[in-house]
Amino acid sequence: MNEGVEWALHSCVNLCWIPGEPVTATRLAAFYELPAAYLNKQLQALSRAGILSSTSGPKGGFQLARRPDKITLLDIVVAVDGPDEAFRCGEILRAGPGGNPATDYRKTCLVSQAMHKAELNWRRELASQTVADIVASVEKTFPGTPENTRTWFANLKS
Amino acid sequence: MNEGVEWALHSCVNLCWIPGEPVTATRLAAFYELPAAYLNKQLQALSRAGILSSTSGPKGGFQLARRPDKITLLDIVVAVDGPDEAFRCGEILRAGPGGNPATDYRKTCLVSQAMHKAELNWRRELASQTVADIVASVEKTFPGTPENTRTWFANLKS
DNA sequence: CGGATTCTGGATATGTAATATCCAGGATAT
DNA sequence: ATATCCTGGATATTACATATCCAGAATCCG
Repeated sequence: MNEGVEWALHSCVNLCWIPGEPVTATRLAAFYELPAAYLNKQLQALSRAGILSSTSGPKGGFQLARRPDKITLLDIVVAVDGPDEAFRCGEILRAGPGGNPATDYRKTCLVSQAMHKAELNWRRELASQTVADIVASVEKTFPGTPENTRTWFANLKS
Repeated sequence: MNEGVEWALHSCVNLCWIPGEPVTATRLAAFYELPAAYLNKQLQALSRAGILSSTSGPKGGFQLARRPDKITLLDIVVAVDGPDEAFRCGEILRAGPGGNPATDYRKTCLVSQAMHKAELNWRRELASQTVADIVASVEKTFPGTPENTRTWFANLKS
C-alpha cells in the first residue's frame, strides 16, 4: 500500500485541530518532516475526492471539506491508494483448459470470490471507522495533543 | 499483492484433484500457460512453508503436504506474499513535535492501530477459508472440473 | 494594477520491488 | 550411468512507488 495513505490519514487528523483556516501543504509537511512536493500530491488526491477543499493564493491551503465524522478511513485509502483491490484477479482460468474468452472470471472464479470476500471485510472495517473516531481516541489517550498541535502550527515560521 | 498468490491458490486447488502422485512445476505451469521457472519459485515458497511437499528426481514434483481442510487461504497468502501488512506504519509520529525515539509507534499510534484492525478482519476471513472450501464450491458449481483436470494432466505430453 | 503566495497538473528523474530467466548443485528413479 | 527434477543463488527486465520540478491559474494584499 501507498505510503501516502499514512501521511494523508495523519494530515486529516491534524486538520481537525486547525478548523476554519486553510493550512498549506508546506506546513502540513513540516509537521512530520515530509517532502512537501510529494505530500502535496496526496493532498491533491484528497481534494479531488472531495475530502479536502483547497484554496489558492496567499492565506490559501487545505482544510476538511466536510465534518470528520463523515470522512471514513476507506474514503482516504481509496482517494490516495486508488480503488483497486490488493488481490487482482488475473483471470488465470481463461488460459486454462476449457477457458472461455467471453467469460468474466473476476465474477465466476471461486478463488477470486474467496479473496474478494476477505477484501470486503477489510473495506467494511475501514468504512466503519471515521476520522472523528481517530481524533476522539487520540484526545482520550493523549489529551494534550490538540492544543500542542494548534500551538505548533501557530508558532511555525515561514 | 504478489501475482504469485493467485497462481499458488489455483495450483493448490488443482493438486487436490491429483492426489497421491507428485506433479512437476512444469506441468502445473502448463495448465495455465504460466512461466514455469517463476511458478517454481512460488511452489518452493509453499514447500518451505510446509504447505506442499516436494520430491526430487524422475517421478518427482509437488503435492499437498496435508489435508486441504487444514490449509487456509491465509497460509498460502503468507507463504507466497510474505507476512508484512499492506499498511506499513512508518512511525511518522517520531519525526513530529513531541516525537520520542524510544517509543514504538507501531503500537501506540492510533492511526496505525485503526489500519491494523482492518487488516485483522481481512486475515481472519482468509484464515476461516480453506482450500477444501474452495474445492467444494468449485465441485458444486462446476461438477465436471475434477475429472476434466485429472484427464488433462493425464494426457499432457512431456 | 502588480507582485507574492499557493494550488493544479503534467513532465521527468530516481529508487525499489515485482517479474522472469538462468545456472550449478544435489537428490532420485530407472 | 543417465535423465529428471527440485533447490537456491545470481542476474536481467520491467513496473511502480517515490520524489522533484516547472509553467499556469487563482487569489490576496498593497
